Amino acid sequence: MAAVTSLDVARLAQVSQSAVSRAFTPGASVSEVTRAKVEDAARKLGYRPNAIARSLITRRSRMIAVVMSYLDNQFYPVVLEKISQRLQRDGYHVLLFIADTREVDSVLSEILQYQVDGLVLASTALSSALALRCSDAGIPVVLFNRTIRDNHTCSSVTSDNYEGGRLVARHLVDTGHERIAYIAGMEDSSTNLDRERGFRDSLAEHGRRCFARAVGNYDFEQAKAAARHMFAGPAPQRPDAVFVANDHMAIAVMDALRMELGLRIPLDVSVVGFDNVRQAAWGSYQLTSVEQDADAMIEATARMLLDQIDGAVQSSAVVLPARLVVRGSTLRRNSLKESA
Amino acid sequence: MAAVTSLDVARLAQVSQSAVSRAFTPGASVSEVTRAKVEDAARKLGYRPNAIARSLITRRSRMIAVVMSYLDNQFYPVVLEKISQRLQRDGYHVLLFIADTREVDSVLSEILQYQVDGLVLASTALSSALALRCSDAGIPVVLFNRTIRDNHTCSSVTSDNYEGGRLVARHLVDTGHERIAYIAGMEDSSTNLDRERGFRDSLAEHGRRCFARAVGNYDFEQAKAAARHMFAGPAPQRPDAVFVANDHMAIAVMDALRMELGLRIPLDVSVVGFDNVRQAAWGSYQLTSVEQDADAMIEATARMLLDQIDGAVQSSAVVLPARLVVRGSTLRRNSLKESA
DNA sequence: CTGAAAGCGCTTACAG
DNA sequence: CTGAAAGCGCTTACAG
Repeated sequence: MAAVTSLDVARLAQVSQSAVSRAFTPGASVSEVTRAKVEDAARKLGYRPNAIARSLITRRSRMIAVVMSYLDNQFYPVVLEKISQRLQRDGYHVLLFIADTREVDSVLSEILQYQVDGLVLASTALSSALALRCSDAGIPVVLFNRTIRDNHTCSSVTSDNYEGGRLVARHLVDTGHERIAYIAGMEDSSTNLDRERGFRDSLAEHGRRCFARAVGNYDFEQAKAAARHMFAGPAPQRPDAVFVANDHMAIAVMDALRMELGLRIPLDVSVVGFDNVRQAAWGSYQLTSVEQDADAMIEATARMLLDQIDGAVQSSAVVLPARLVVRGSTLRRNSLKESA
Repeated sequence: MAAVTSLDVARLAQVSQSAVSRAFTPGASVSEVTRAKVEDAARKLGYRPNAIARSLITRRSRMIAVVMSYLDNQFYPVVLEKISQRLQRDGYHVLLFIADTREVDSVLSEILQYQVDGLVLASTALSSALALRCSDAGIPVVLFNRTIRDNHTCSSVTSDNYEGGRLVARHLVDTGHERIAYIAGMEDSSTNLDRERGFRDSLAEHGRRCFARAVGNYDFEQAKAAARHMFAGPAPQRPDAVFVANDHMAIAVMDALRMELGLRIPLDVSVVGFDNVRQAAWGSYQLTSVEQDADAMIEATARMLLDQIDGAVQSSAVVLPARLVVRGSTLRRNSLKESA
């Protein structure tokens, strides 16, 4: 309650207020005697430096704004947890913003007012204006799991989404699938564009085309609806494999296929997702998925952000390798035929 | 970059710095003419008040520390998302702390330094010292989904965990289960204690006892291990129903029972969880669960916290009703017998 | 190593 | 309604 200040400590320790400040500043020049007196007095009074006052004078808040749009997709909570721990390790703190597309302006304004030292934008959905305007205001920005077209000011960290899409196509072709479909995320998000392009390019190289396509907008219910529609027809008219743009939707698709349409996975249809979230490994799903290495992505994000805060001018785009994790949701249809 | 201040705006607008400040303070007395001049100049310069400086003088940071220990259990990310949005609505911001049991001291210190206006402690695992010491320092604290024994300073918001436990016992007895087991969360957490007590009390009232008990510590893998051990024996020696202290563990238990032990749910064994997280409704699980009304819990949390920040001295304990959501993971064994 | 002093960018009595 | 001034709690040249 009492709000103990450095002046209170100074008085008790019989030193100047500057001395108290120095005693709490790593690397400042204080004699051992002074330091001891200060620490003693501080302990007695329960003093802790006021980070707000410090921020005002140092122009460093040691706060990083992390902007996400929804934590439904399990990929994001895990990222949030890890990034928060990673930044805490370096003495930074996460100021969290959950932002809808509609609220970009007010969030932008709040971020700017709070003098954050950096910004991590981890939301596929959100307008790029937010990132660009923070960057213009001199705040280091890292785009996490997304990019912005024609951007030279914001750094970004992504997996190789294009290559991930290719891996999926190749896997499905190699395992003998004939009618390979795609369920998209948000159509103009960078993740969706890259994954879909890689997927289509690889299909084309194998002399194949995408058999059917629907849009799920990275939403659980929309993905179910897309699946219902896509698989409405009889066997020869429906896909025998579907690549869903992320695991969150892929699980919804699996539920719809099994529970509503009575299809067997992978016997009637193979399903592949993207992200390799924890649930993909759950017993009932065993979802084949492209793994994003969250730890590596977070480490790269933290490093770039901290470097830029410490004055590195260069912004850059880090692309980390993606790898396919094959599980029970995809079948080898060719070996099936052989044995038939 | 340029860090536009109120003084810059004042100069351009030809008014005093105080006038600029007033123009940005809702309810302050400024003439329309002055306000217009200020807004004009501010827009031209891209001025935004510095929240840090404001905090220093008003002694209100408008930041709320939210402390969680892991976001693995889907209940928590959803809570975090909603509480963040709820607080943003009132102009508050979430400073997020992910804390392990080990890091309590450093987290405490950081929270205190950042002059947060309030604290939400939403972690079953974390030591109560954190909450009590913040409370001692004059920071309003709300315990979310947990309580602290013999506590008169921190408010708390929980569901009626005791009644929830009772509902589960009654349901399992009513539906004709004979050997009803329990898999505990962290044994000394308030949620676990209350749920287990309610469960046991109700069993006792029906003249029954808990058939078997194991501990999962709210951990996915530990829950699996507990299930493996509990269900190792042949049919008459193993439970025909198990209440698992939360959904996160219950799903792990279902996976272990089905995939590793080859048991059918609910035919061989019924499973009940707690929280009613989204995954409980997923097609492959259809988990019967006790619903915690997250929206009501969050609303109560925000309201209590804001009231206390605004000077309400009273701390209080809100307990919200819990209700059982019956799904396919529990069977009516009695009707089964009748029809047999 | 140490202290006095200026100043970070605001809000808010105070006097007019 | 308006401006000059004090002050929130720190850090950091500056001089000794």
